[in-house]
Amino acid sequence: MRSENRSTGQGPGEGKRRSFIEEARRAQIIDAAVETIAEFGYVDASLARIAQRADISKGVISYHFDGKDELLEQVVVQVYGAIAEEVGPKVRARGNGREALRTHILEVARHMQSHRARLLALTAIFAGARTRDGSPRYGQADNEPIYQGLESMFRRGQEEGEFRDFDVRVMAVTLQGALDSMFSYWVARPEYDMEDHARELAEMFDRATRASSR
Amino acid sequence: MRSENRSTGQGPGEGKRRSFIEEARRAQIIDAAVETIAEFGYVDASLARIAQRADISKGVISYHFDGKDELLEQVVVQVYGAIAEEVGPKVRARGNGREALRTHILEVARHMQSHRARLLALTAIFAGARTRDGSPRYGQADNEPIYQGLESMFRRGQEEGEFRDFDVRVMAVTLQGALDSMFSYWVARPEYDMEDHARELAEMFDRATRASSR
Amino acid sequence: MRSENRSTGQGPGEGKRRSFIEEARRAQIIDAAVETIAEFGYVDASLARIAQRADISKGVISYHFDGKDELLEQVVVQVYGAIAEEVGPKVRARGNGREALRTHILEVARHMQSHRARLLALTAIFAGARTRDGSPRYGQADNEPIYQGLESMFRRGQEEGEFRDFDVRVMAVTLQGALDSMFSYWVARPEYDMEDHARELAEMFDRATRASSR
Amino acid sequence: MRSENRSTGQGPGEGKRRSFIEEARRAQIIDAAVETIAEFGYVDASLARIAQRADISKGVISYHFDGKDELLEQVVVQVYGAIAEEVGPKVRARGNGREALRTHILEVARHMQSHRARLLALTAIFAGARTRDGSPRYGQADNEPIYQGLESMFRRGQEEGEFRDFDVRVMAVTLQGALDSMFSYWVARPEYDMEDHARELAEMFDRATRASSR
DNA sequence: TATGAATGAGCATTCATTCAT
DNA sequence: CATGAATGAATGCTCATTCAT
Repeated sequence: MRSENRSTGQGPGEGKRRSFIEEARRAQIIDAAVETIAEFGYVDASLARIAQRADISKGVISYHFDGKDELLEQVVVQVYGAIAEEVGPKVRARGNGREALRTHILEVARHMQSHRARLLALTAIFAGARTRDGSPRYGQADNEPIYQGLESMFRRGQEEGEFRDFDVRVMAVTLQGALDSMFSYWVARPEYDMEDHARELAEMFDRATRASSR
Repeated sequence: MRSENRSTGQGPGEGKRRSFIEEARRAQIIDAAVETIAEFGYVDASLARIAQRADISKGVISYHFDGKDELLEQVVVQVYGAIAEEVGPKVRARGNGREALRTHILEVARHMQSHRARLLALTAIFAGARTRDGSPRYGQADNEPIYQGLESMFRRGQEEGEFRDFDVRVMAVTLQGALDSMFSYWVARPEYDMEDHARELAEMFDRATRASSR
Repeated sequence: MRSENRSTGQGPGEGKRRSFIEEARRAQIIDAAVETIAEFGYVDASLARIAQRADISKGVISYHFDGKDELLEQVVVQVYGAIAEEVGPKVRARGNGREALRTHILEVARHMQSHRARLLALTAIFAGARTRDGSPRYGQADNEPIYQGLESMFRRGQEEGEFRDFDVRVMAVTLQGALDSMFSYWVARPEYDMEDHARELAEMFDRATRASSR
Repeated sequence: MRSENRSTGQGPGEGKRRSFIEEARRAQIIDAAVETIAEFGYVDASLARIAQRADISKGVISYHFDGKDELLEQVVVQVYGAIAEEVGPKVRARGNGREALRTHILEVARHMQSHRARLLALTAIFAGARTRDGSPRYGQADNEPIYQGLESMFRRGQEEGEFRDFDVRVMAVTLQGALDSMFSYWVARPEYDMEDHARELAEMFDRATRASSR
């Protein structure tokens, strides 16, 4: 997405290989950014606040990242990466069909529970980040990989007769929306039992997708 | 939610009776705010830009509204009001149960289609607005009326045996999430057929909610 | 040179008609900029310092000017305008030839003496201002009107036989350079007698230009 | 001019004897500085950019030079030295009087042509560099040696009756200004024939200086 | 010798808000 | 009622310099 090399910057370039300590700093800053955005939202997550939370000077962020945009992009990359890495394999292990669908829902819920701040930051960035001309910087396009993963799951279930014949794209979008709304609801109510919610969701989507019995 | 009284003595207070021209100005400004937020997002919808779109001076906004916060609150109120006024009656006219659910989905989709900017502004404000201390200014709490309307619809359907015995809160949250994701998906793809999507959604939720056929 | 309208700015647009008090403020700021640049040079003439000298807040400058670039451009315009307005007519009054040349030199010197800061600022801006890509923002191109004025003076003198047959462009560039170096020399030595210098210069250029006497 | 000793104990001091490799590094850095300043101007010739052009790390510059100020001073010294070394002897070889003047003009032009970047850097530094208190770091004082050289040339010509009786200081300042303006004019127009210009200049100054013919 | 890392001051600019007219 | 003018805080960013390794 970003492509130009830094014209004058002092820090290491973007594609450059990075030292261990460089990577550690970047990770630390990304973490601080995640927490700050999760707590204060996109608008108020200034470099000053992020630096303060990381207990470093503002300049360090500029040194290690090309700018605020690159930092936020790395946050997005990191969060997406983590979820793909954690949830993906478990779902694929289930084979396809009804069990995979149920596993996806429950595992995503579990992931949300253990990475609350990350996902909060992700949604904040998605909602808030804009390009220079005012249009959203991130958007549905970035969900495409998720949708395609879900679709292939649905499609196989349909081919094997477990699932009825529905529009897989609509189902994917809907499932993602259902999970998002579950997360938002839980975030606002820390005592809420998200696992219970996820189990209800699994039942719902099972009914919504399965082939008409006998 | 807002509590402080206006700090300066100028302009009409909040609960004050308002002249006709005063109301017209407020409506004009609210409209400009809606369009600006829809186009540029929460962060970049500065009073300057809103005033520019309304073709008035920035000071006018401060005169008619207690501040940016009140303006945004009025946007929220207006958007919520419009949807309740337009969709609510049609749904209630359907009686309850399966027909009402289907109607709700299709009518919300229709409303989204004809009020794209308003809903865009609403989601932007929800995602972006924060209180002084950093916590979200709006949130799930504001969805409560919607949830309760859906719940009562679901509960009656259950009592009358049309719907199976599911958790009505989870179903309400999920339905809302499904509609939101549909809207977002359509917003990013102007050529997308949202009505088709809505019909698929209706079918899905029908299956997810109806009493097990025998 | 600048053409885009301010995208969001709060102040009056560039081509707009300006109120009296608006013009007064602009003039005041331009004056402060001139003095600041004359004293501190291009680099250190920050908006903060300029505002401080004008005894206003930094924001006022941004309000009245589109940005630092526009402010500096106005400085250039103003300084060039003043010199053209003051010196031009006096020279033209002399008819052409030897008298005009002498008058030009003496009048420019007089002008330099009474507008030291302005000319200092002008040279600083010329030397320091760069475009985004690093190339000079102002340059010889901006001297073109001056050169052409001198050239037409020389050319008429040649036609009338007062001046010998020299390259008018070289003579124009040289005369301008001679005046510039006189100014710089004087600036560094406040007690230096610039009028004397100017008279010597007039003698020199008279000899350098006049038709060989016989 | 510089007086403070280096603040930290690292790196070689200013008057210290320097190893061969140390000198090589300094020369390399000075060259990079010259090119960078010539291209980007004084303001934008940051240490980062200079280091980048020299393909070394920024720290190296700080190691070999006491700070940016010393680096720029060395640039000035080097450029001045080169011109004195190259032009001076040729002029002196001419004896004095009219031939020496002509030779000076033509040789300076030749030198400018082959050291465009150096002279560009020099003028940029002269115009841009300031001391802590805002006053110019370099100035007319630094031209003093040049003026004195020219003056002694003129004076001898006067004594021998070749030159008329003019103010030698004014003539020196004017000649230097004429050469500077020639350079600037050429810099902005790469295709311009500077040698031609120089020949015209020689003719002009010959006429301006020579004793009235019989 | 050389480097990468870090700092903190300073920069131009944008913003919501206030206020006299 | 409406405006234009002004404010001062905050933002992202660049820079010369320092310093441990």
